[in-house]
Amino acid sequence: MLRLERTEINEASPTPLYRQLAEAIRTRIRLGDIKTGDALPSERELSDAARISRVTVRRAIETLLDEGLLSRKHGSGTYVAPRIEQQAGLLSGFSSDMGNRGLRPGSVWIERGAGNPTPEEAMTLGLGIDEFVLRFARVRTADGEPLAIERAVVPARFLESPDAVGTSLYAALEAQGHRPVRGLQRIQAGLATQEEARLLSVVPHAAVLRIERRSFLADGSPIEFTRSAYRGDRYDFVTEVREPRTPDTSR
Amino acid sequence: MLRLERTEINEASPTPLYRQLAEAIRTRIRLGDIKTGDALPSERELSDAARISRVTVRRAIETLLDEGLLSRKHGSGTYVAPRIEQQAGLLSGFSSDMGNRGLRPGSVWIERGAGNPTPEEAMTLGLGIDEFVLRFARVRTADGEPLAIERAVVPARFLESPDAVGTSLYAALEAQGHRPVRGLQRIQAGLATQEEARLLSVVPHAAVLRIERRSFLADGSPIEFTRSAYRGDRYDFVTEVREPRTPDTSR
DNA sequence: CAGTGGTCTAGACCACATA
DNA sequence: ATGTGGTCTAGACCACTGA
Repeated sequence: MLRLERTEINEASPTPLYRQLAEAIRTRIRLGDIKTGDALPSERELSDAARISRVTVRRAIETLLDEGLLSRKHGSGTYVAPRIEQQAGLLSGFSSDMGNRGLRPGSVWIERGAGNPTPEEAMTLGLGIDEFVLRFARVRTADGEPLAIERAVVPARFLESPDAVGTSLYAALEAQGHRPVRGLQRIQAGLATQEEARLLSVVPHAAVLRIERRSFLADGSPIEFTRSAYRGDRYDFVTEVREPRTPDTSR
Repeated sequence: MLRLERTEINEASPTPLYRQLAEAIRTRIRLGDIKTGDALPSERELSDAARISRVTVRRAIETLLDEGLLSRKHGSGTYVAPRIEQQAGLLSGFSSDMGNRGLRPGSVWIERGAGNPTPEEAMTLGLGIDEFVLRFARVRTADGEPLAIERAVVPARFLESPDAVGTSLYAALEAQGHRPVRGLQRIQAGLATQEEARLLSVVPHAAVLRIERRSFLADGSPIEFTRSAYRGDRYDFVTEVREPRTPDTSR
């Protein structure tokens, strides 16, 4: 049985109680103190043991439900859900994507500069045609092998200069306080053009995965428009999907 | 200014207040009463006007944050987020996917029957090799044109018989009370084999999008393993991605 | 039936934004 | 300084599950 004492909770910490509690439970699950299929102590028990109000306990549990670590059954209990490997469907740039796959990211620059947006870019990024954009085109490599061609466009006002981008565009954006929080991706299958084949070291007409991404800041403003072509033989895209309706029975 | 009166809330309804309130706000946004970028009335104002506690008001707002309809700024206010077209990243079967795209779904059966799982299927679906599975293989059509080849495997215990599946596998599963709530998809680009080319009416070596999906019930049990091959020239896969970290500043 | 999660309240205090 | 969202509490009642 999981025993959670008040001692695990740091009253003075600036971290909210519900997050500390969520983290404590997450840790117990990771360590195997409570295993897949086991029931968590009831909300009231947790509340008593940790001396935290039940509302706050529920909030912690809801965090873990969102993460897919727990599942609740009305009238029955809260259970540790079977592991669904990694978290997918998360917004990440090429660099952290490769990191998750255990590959070393790299890049070879094709183009880096500023200019006026094309009408399509202006539309996608919600820009006037007089606002500048920065362009970044690279061959992205994994462990030194070419894996993708990536062409990114970012409104100029979000970055000091094109040179602010080292290996990771996302890192550069975040450094300036512009962190994308959501994105919309369109994925297609296609055949490599002559030029793509050359850059990716594949034969012409090899299969490529084309990914188009628009990402947005928390307030909804578009911050990035990227088109990529990945080698079909070396890359797959993993995504997690959730239930469509909004029964919202979970909270 | 948005005016929300208590009259919009039906005290007697079995629908929870927070959902009624969320629906009311959703409607106001859809009707254009409050437009993109506008601030919502403060939580306290909404609470007073609707005579609903602030906690409950927050809960309604959180629902809409999850849907991407609103964004919150600490110390400032809650705003209507710019529209990000449709909801993507949702779990849906072929039939409803086509419905969303305004196409008429159809199918031509290739195989329908029961059998023992392959080792791979047993592993993926968490089955013993003595448990039966049902198999459904179809050419899926959109407005009568072949669009994809879909091969689904479902543990036999979730369906009365293979014939329970008409056009929609998901509809059949749901009819038996087994609704998948999350799925994991793997997407790859490839070239059509001879047989695929024939079934899809494309030339051999045309680009195809291969999608592998495992989906799960609320309690985490695997319920479906499906492999599909979509025509690359007629289909794109759209998905929404969210921020990776868990700042969870939204709730 | 007892025990569990689901919903709701009124009120408090803190942290941040804006002027 | 005021107003906004962010966190937290104690307690209540309902709805569902399972012995």
